[in-house]
Amino acid sequence: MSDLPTLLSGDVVAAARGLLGRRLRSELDGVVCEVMLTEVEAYGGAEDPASHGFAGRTARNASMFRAAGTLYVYRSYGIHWCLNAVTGVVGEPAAVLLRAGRPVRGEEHMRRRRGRADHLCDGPGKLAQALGVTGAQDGTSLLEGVVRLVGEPPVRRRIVAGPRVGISRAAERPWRFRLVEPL
DNA sequence: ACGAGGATGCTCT
DNA sequence: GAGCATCCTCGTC
Repeated sequence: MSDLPTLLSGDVVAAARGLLGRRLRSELDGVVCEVMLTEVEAYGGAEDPASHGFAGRTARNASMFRAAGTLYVYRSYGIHWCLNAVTGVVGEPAAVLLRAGRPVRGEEHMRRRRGRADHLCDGPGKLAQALGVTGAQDGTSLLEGVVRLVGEPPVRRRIVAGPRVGISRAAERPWRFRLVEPL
């Protein structure tokens, strides 16, 4: 029995911090890949001007309004895909952007998908590409879908907070969180 | 290590 | 038509 439903159903900032150190696994094209999440950002709903959900429901952000644990995938700058874990209650858009991870399984497939040997998933677009995720997986479940969170909560973590990256509105909020190593 | 500039296409005003 | 929740390459230091 996982604690993820409880974690993701709550406050988006708490959910973001709680996702650090967890593992994200994709099973696509007959290949299993897995990363440990090392960097995330919280995006609120109607009260967060930087959030895709701020201006209300649209075709793009419909997944944000669904149940906690839904995977929200959107296209960034016309080129890249970005992954989010939807949080909170149904009808209130909030999500955690999954910005970066560290390969723990299937690294050779990540290299093939990325077309290079380094910088496999140290950015949101790179993470999606390394895991083989596209808009085809938008709206699927992170609890039981082909792209899912797995494993137990990490035991010890050291987290630093900072401003979110690449936004112009509400840029002062320290809602970007990353894992500091060692532990 | 770091910064500038271009690519690229969808979303919403 | 403006604005992106980005990445890559190539230039400097």
